[in-house]
Amino acid sequence: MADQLSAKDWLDQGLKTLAESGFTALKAEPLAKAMGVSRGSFYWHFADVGAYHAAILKHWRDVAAEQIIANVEASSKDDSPLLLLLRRSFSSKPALENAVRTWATLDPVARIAVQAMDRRRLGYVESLFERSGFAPGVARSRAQIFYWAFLGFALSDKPLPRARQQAVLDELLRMASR
Amino acid sequence: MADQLSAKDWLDQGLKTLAESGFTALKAEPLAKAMGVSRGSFYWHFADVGAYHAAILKHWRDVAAEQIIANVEASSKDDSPLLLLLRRSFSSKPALENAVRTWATLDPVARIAVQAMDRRRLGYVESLFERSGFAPGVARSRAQIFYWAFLGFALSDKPLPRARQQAVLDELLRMASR
DNA sequence: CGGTCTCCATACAGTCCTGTATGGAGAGTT
DNA sequence: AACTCTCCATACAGGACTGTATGGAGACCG
Repeated sequence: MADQLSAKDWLDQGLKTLAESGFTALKAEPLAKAMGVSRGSFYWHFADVGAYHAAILKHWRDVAAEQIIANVEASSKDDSPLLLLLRRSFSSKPALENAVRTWATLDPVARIAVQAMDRRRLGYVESLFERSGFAPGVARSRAQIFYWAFLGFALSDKPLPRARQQAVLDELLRMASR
Repeated sequence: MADQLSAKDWLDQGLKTLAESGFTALKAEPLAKAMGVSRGSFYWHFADVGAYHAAILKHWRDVAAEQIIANVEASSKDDSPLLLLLRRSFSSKPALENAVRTWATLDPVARIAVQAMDRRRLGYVESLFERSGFAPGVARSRAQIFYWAFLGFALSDKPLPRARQQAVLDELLRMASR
């Protein structure tokens, strides 16, 4: 019974594969081989690969937005939530983010999921800038710039050396404080 | 004789296809169909698709770096080159940039080309910040932040409304001036 | 005008993937 | 114990693409 798979098992494996090998690896046959079963299992849990892709995006959409926000809000008693979010965002490993956004440039379904994610995050960052005392117009522009910078960071396939990453982060925090 | 194709014709079509449909469309058979010839032509000009991909990346690498820099340097008599570059960068249509970087997340050969491009551009932006009077360390960090922001802008599949794009650009220019 | 060189068409074998149809093994139910 | 339901294996047909082999049409050269 423990050797039986659920739809969630396929989704977990999907996110893992997505982060490691990109969306091009999200195919029934290679996934089945990686999980040690046949495609019979895949086509029992999902109607086709399209349905599987939609399910994966839904899963990502559910966790990747609220995860960050809830985490920041919860532990922002002793620090500015904006600075906290910046530190977290520019310290995370962006493999999954990278993979999903790459996917979105080629697949309309993924694109919709990413756009919804962008709206959610951008709105949150904007609210943080306003909370920090910036005027609404400035808050909006700065939120956009900082979110773009995060995307650039996340989508740069080559990570920076630790010292330089730290220097850039310091400069970012300085720019967010005035 | 005019109906005969050269390798450059295949490369031009490749860049066009890349910007429009992404790297997944960079295949011999669909390209041949789009050009109204058979794959016989393709395999005469290129050993295989790998060689074709390498040739396209080389082409992109040659034009997309020097194009911007030379352009900025040439027409920066009456304005700060840094501000000029910012205006140009955040006003361009990023379709090709987007496609190549998407490609690079999944293909090692494309990744190398993108990394070389990043070094070239980042070094140039850094030099512009230094020319503007920023201290070397600050120049480096700001160059990184601004380049990241450009990448975020370029890789956002949804363009901003004109008014908001202008507001963000103004804010960027302000942040680059002090 | 025959020969050669360039460029392309066609045909073939082979790979990897999809989706479906069908049947089988195992656990739970009555 | 028979029945059913869940989950998976296997087999089949088909599509899209690759790479190669071979031949043909047209330009160019002697």
